[in-house]
Amino acid sequence: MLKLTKKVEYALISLVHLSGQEDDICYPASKIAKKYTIPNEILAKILQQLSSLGMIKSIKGPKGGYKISCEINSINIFEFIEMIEGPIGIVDCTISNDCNAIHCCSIKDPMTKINNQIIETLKGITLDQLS
Amino acid sequence: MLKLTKKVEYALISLVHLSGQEDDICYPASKIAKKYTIPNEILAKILQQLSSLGMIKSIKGPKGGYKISCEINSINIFEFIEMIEGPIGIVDCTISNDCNAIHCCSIKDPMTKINNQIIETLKGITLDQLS
DNA sequence: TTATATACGATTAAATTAGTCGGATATAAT
DNA sequence: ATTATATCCGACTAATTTAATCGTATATAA
Repeated sequence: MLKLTKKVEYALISLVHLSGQEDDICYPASKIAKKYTIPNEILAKILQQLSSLGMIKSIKGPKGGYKISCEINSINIFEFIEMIEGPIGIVDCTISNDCNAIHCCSIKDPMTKINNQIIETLKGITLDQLS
Repeated sequence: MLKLTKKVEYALISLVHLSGQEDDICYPASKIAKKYTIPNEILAKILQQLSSLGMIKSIKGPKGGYKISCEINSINIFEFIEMIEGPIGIVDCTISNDCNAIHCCSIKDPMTKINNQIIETLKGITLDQLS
């Protein structure tokens, strides 16, 4: 109920961690995983995704790892979540139209408003505010 | 991801529906279920719960059903959701303490703040605003 | 007595989320 | 060259949460 996924949590923790490192240091996924008790393979995949989104840069091979490659003060949590998990909607009909009560639903509009308010809240927080 | 349950949706739809009825009319679960294409047995249980919470009143037997028995303008959605589904938390650590990164988590405080902001949003909307 | 309705526990099914496995590629160090 | 470390990536399995169903009991109006 109204919960973020572990994927988003792990991604945020990693970004905050990487953004706190010196410019030239690169940090392997395994070390982040160990530090925050996150399963290795899961975190590896998440960092790959962040890398393909251009938020972090990957360096292969020994002494490789990841380093931050974006301005985390210019990205808000709403954008971030939607990049990683897709559209946010407290009810389905804010995202798609396949609801079997859609022709008679009495609460669609107010629900949409609430959803928008939550989105505005999330838009108001940039990633650098998480550290 | 950040979704309400069907249970909450169905409950809200039902409450709004019942609050729109004449004072003396009582409305059976089956009719609400049919009108909004909600599975009968599921809705029945939800209405039983609302009844035991004192929000609606049940009348048994033929010509029985439910009628509203609370002031929906004095109940906000936050209260309502927590009555039905328990505590709201976008991350586990806002609710319980069993997180294996709790000793080192870098984002606990900001996450708690976001959670509180969402809760404030929900507190700002009373049930009568849903119709 | 019958039909309609709520009450309620137990179970099953479906969907979502979380985590694992296996193997490929790149590259620095030896 | 070989080895060790690391990213990369798809397929799969497990766990959890959510949704729905089943069966039976009880109340009551007609």
